[in-house]
Amino acid sequence: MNKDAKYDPAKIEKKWQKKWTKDKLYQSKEDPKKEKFFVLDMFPYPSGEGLHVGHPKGYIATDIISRFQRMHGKSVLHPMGFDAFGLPAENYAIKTKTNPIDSVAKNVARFKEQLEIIGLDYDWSREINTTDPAYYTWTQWIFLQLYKKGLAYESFEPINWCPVDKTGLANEDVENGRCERCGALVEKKPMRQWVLKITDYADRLLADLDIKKPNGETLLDWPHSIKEAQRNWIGKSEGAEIEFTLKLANNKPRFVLIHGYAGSPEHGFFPWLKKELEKRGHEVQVPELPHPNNPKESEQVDYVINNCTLDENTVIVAHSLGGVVAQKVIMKLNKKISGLVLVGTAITPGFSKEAKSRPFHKNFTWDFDYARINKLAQGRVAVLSDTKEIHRVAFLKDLASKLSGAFIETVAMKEHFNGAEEPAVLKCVTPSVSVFTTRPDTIYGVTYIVLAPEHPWVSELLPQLENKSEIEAYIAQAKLATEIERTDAKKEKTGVELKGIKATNPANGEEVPVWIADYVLADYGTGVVMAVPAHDERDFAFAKKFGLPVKTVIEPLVIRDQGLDAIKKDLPFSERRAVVCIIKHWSEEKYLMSFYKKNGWKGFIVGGLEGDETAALAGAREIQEETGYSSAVFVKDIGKVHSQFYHEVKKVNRFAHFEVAYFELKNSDCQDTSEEEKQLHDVVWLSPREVEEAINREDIRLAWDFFKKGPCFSGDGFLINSEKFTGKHSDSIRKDITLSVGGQWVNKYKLRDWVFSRQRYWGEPIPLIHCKKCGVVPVPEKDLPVKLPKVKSYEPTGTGESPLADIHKWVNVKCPKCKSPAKRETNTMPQWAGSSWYYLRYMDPKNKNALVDPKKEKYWAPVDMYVGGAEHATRHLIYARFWHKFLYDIGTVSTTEPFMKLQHVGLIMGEDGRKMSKRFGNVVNPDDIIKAYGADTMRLYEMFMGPFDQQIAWSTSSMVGVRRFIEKVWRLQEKVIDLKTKSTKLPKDRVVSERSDSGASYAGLEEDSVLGASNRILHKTIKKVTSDINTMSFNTAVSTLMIAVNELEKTESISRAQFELLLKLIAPFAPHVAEELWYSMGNKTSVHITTWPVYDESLIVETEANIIVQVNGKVRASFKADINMGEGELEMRAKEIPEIKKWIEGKEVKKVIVVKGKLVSIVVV
RNA sequence: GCCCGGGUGGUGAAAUUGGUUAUACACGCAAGACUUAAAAUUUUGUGGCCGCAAGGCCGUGUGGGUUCGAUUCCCACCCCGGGCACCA
Repeated sequence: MNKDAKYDPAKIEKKWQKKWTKDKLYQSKEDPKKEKFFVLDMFPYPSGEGLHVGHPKGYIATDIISRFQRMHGKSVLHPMGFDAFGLPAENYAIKTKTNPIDSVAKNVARFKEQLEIIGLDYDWSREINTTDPAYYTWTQWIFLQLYKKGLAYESFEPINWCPVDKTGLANEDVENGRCERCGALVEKKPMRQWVLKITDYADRLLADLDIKKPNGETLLDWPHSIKEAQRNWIGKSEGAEIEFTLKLANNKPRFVLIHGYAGSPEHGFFPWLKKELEKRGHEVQVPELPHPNNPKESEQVDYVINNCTLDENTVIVAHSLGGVVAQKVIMKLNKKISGLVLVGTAITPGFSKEAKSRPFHKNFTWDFDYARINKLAQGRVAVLSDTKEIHRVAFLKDLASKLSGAFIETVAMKEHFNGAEEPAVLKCVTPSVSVFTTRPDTIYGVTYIVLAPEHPWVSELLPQLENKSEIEAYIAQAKLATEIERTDAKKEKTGVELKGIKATNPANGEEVPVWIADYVLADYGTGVVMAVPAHDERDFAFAKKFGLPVKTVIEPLVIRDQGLDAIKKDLPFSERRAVVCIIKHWSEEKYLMSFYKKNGWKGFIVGGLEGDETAALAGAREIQEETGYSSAVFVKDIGKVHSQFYHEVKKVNRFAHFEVAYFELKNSDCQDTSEEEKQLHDVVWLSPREVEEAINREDIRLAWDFFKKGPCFSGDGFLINSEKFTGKHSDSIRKDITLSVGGQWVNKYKLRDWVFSRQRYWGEPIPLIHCKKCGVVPVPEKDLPVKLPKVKSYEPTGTGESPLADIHKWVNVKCPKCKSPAKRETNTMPQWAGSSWYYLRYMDPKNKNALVDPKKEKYWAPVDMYVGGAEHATRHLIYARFWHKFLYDIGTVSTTEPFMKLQHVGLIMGEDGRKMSKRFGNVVNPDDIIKAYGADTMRLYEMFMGPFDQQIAWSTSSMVGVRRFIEKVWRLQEKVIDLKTKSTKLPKDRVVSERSDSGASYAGLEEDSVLGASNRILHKTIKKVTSDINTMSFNTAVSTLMIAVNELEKTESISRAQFELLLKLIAPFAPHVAEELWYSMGNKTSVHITTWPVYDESLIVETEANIIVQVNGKVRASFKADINMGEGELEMRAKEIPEIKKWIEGKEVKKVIVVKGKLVSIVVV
């Protein structure tokens, strides 16, 4: 090479790119002798616009890492591919009137061109494309596996529908009620769709974010913010599910309980059930049937008819043989009753060989007019069956279907419902709703319950409610509202009471009204909320609007554990009652505050309560004493706040029980206060706004909030009005209180199942077939892929049907099972399908028999480093983890998580600070930059701009800095001398083995006094650059290289070894210029397959330190000393310095702090 | 509202287990050299204020605090970016 030539990137970059490709320098191989490293970019969607300068930033980073790891002797996998299915490609195709198949191919070619000139070391032999049938056959295969495991299901629930893109959307595709892609308002539209049960994995997706490796490190080295975003998205809440029974106010049913063979009203669950029903206000009759041990049909039936009130309000609950009696009663009576519940009804003789022969088998007749029974019981028939009674279950199921009644299978407390308590029976006759709450500790404060308007109970109960039309109107209105209207927290609450029904609070038996309101979401929790207005802001707002009662059951406890007044752990508490006085001005809207001088507290007048003095009394006294105002009149109690803090002035841990009281001054009468009081605090009049700004204690702020905003407090504290839980701390008894009301402790998630259907053309067909006879039939795996037909017209229909539905030739097929005519599923998969597993395919991109060969998967998995945009936090990265975990469960992959280390790329903004976009005209094209400055300059600049994960504006003018750096490196070759000849003329050919650098240690630098200083710089540079690449601090890595080059530039000459070492360090960042200079040094093989240099610790250890000397915290002098000099000697040396003597002479040295190798700090008085 | 990040020169930014005088590296700017001139290159300077200078004072969003010493720790607040949001 001609070292006099000017640096011309255009000349050298193409040349080396060609040679690298020709030499297959970057092809990955499974080499069992080598450690592997899989570094992955989020593959692009090849848009028609091509790359802008921001896109390659992440690719350059992975390229650096990839080259760095290769130089560490690892077998590196650094692949690239294209994610080309989905709406953008389809819309682009529609716009340009081409078929997406063609436009995607064109765009991919253009993208590849643009990527190639950057000099990235991708192994293009592993390129994949999600729209390639050879690829999506495996996407379809995964779907089939999900389907077979019951994780893909057909749903008819209303979903998010984008009217512009004309397709259904997943929850994740909706942002603030708008389509994430086009910004259109999303509508709810009922339609048929395929949904993936990602919620089954919610717990693992959440928990595995924090799993630890055996060495204690977190397995997933991910940005904090992404983990947090995923946690938010999964949204786990722990809480209680508690039953509230419902009771119709009118038409309260009367119960007739009929016992069975050998039974009596005193047997089994009868006494208990009677008591429970009576507790709920029902009239209960339990006839004692004649001859229970030898029952006769007519005798028993007549007995019931003659002794019980049987009318339209009667519900009959019958056990065992009683069930038969009951049915006969109804048939004979031929009159409407209110309902029939059959509990473990007796079996027809001969139904089962196992059934023992009983007298009643002969004495009873076994013919029933089921249709008539159903009609007379007004369709309200339920059959309860105990799972343990194997032979009866099938019979009862059959009975239930003959009666067109509900079949309820349950595990009885004792076989055949012989337990003393059988809750399943009670549950069956008393309608109830289950609420979900994270705050069961507030259950004694429930004053109403709220159902979501869509809750199934609402329509069930509707016929029996008084204000039917009002309710129907409200439901209709709720349905019409868009997602955005319904979920706006700020809008005023709306709702309607369900008149004629009450719910019973299981904690205290209180009856509370039942409402429907759209602030309760049908698809979270149970769709029912127990409202506690005193301790939930939403409930409070609702209660205030509709005049519902507010019942306080928790008094706040504030524990000060940080700051100056944090409680001191070793001190005991002194407990005290006190009054907090909120005092209003006699004529203005101002309140009296007290600013305490000693500890800086800003609050209200506070005074202790003596004995059982009331707050009103003590308050009036304190106001007089502390402020002098004499006309204070007590108006009302505001509430209580308990508080624990350290009282700086009194030096005790205080446990204060504050009673907040409101006073008004009648006039301005005011006497002077004592000197002592004046010393203690200033009193000031402030407007409400100023009060809010001034308050600097949480307990006082709560007192003010109670006064100003009302008695709503949603934190923790002490329970009151809560029966046996009164006095307990709310935090400690959540589970106890749950169990005491028969509730269960459960987890709920915000995550919803993944709506997986798109009503568009350009996606993977869902490989299912609908057959009239067989239902949904999966396409046999051997028939995969189900190819997307190439057609002329593929515009969306907007009807909720995919355009594929019109392609009859494609749609109409034979059922794989029964061969009768059937139709293909016409929905396609969402854009996120192909990207949910693509990283696996890179390991084995051409495999026709498997998604990935297990051996190859074992070698390459998991991805060691994954680099991409943060916008994928809650979509791609959740979906991919979900699929990966599923593939792990079915044995396709060997790891539970796909991506070990994840790194964000910070966006590159336009020069104007806005997002780069055609719209703003601020797009910078990498091709232009490379043409003008060279790829190496662009690479270095993008890395040097700032922290990698930070969003920074592009600045073409700033690029000259890194270009100058490259030119400095280029010119450095002139300083390279041959040590033996001391000549700058280097031999043209070198024998490679002469400077073999295999093996880890690099001792290759010559000992030479002239060159010694440079050795030191270079070794320091190795250390810093190595650690910076490992932490992805590319900006400081580049600046370290700049510092090194600046230093080397100052020296007379450098050795070849030194220069080559520098080139190796530069190689990952600027691969072309490094390679050019490397070869010009006479090397015959690429710098990119050499060994990364190792630094020599002994060369960079500092032996001498600059010790600074401070006097009273100010730096006054410094001196050089051996790094290991002892503390005593350092102090002596410091004190001998004349400048220091000047400062300490004649003064008492109070303290001397010596930090070895760093400083001496002298404190004088 | 809740939860995460983050506020340092004219600009992009360095340095935080509290410890060598904050602002490395680079851009920009100013002055000088080279040049007929320009570009390129190169040298020097570049936080603010006061000063001829020596030097002094102030400075890491604001206000307090802890400490011999705080950009780093604590408290309160302001601003910017991101996530979630009527999720019970």
